Amino acid sequence: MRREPTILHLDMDAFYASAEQAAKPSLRGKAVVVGGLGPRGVVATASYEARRFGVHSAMPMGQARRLAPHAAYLVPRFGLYRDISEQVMGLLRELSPLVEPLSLDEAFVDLEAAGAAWDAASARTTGERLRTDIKTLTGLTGSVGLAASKMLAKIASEEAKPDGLVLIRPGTERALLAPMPVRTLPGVGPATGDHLRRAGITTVGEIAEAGEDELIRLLGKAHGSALHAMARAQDDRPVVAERDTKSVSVEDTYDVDIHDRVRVRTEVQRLADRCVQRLRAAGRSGRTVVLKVRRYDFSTLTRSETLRGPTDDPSVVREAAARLLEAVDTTGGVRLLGVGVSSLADFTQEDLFAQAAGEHPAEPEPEAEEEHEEAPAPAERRWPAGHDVHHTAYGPGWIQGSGLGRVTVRFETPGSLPGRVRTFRTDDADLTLSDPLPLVPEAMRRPPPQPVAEDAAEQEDEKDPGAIPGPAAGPRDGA
DNA sequence: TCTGGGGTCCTAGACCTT
DNA sequence: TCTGAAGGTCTAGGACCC
Repeated sequence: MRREPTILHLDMDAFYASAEQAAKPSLRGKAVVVGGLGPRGVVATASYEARRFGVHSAMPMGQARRLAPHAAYLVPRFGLYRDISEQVMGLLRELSPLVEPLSLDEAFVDLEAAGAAWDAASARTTGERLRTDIKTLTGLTGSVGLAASKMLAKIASEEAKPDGLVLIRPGTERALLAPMPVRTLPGVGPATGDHLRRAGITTVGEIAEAGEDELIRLLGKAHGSALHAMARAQDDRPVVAERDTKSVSVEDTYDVDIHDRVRVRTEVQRLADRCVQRLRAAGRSGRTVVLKVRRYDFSTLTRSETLRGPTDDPSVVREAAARLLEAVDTTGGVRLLGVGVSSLADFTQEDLFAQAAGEHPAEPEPEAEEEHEEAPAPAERRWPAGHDVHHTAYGPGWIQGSGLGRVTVRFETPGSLPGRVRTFRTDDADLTLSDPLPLVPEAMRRPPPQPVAEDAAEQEDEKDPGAIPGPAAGPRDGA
């Protein structure tokens, strides 16, 4: 492990919910919950105001509504989050070529790779400047962790939340980790946590004391030795900029269990088509087709078939998925179906034949994509809560809710004061769905300020790891 | 109103080949 | 020719992460 704390972990604070609050002035300071609004939806992100009611990520939406009945409930707008994410990732790439995005709202950066930082003082200065730049560019806040390894940088950013920066100085790691609960370590979820607890191990320090052999006996070779190393603050994993995708999949949970076998077959075909569309969009092909079925009782099973060569042909994937389905008993009903492709390649079997024959590979037929594109019927106009709309008379706004032939719109924009609410008929021709507006107008994205001072080293210890309070067990953040 | 969607990694058994 | 060990691949499931 390196000596200096030059690995940076950025975690945007309650990302989806914060983006919605930034976009909708009337929601600022209010409880906001983003997630699936169907009968089987779960919370993707809750604003800090909503968390005070006990709402957290992965909680069933129904439970969230009971805990926070007056919160705003919105469906995710991934297009908006992706745009913001790209802006933030752009700032990170200005710091270093070694940026490893983990999701839309999280990334590791190796600050040493391009000389953005070389010691604790320069790392802290860089981290603070990054936070300022993110705020200027997007209007949102992010928390920064700095340490000598990825694991510790991530723990540091968790400690820094919300809207803070924590630097873990080399030499203090083990003492810092020792009292923390085992769940602090990456890779320890509910099952492993229980397993360890039954063995009398509840803190990271106790993992370190237990010894590697005991951990391997409890958890198996890979997990046991990895965990033992992490508990001793040993983590040599490099920041990896390019991660190769290993699989592509799509799945749907149905509002009501499907009992009809014919309908199950149809859904599997649709999912296979969608999966191939994604596969093709990524310019990939795959050799193993996987069918996933979650039954009425939440038991989940997967069936897979490995083909003779990689394919991106929708009919091949459809047929394989159909064969796999034949081996699955769906009596009793299914709540989720999924189709995936793994063992990915950049070519298909047809490409290989073409190469062997000295030909150019055939272009994929575009009709495969178009064939299954569904244009919504005019009568089915949908008004998802939280989405942006435009009214010819009242201008831009967002959907506060809809039902019973009515849609309620609040007319406000990211830069405006909280706006007024008006209700329209759902078939009102003057009202249309629109693209999200930028959270910060172009003109207000000032050039980032330069580093404050060279004497940053003097403040280096203002929030050092010794000051970190108690165990880290806060609610999961972001998406 | 219990439990989404899209991933990664690991383990273990069955089976096949060397 | 038979047998066993070792290793690779396929398959299924579990755990975890955001």
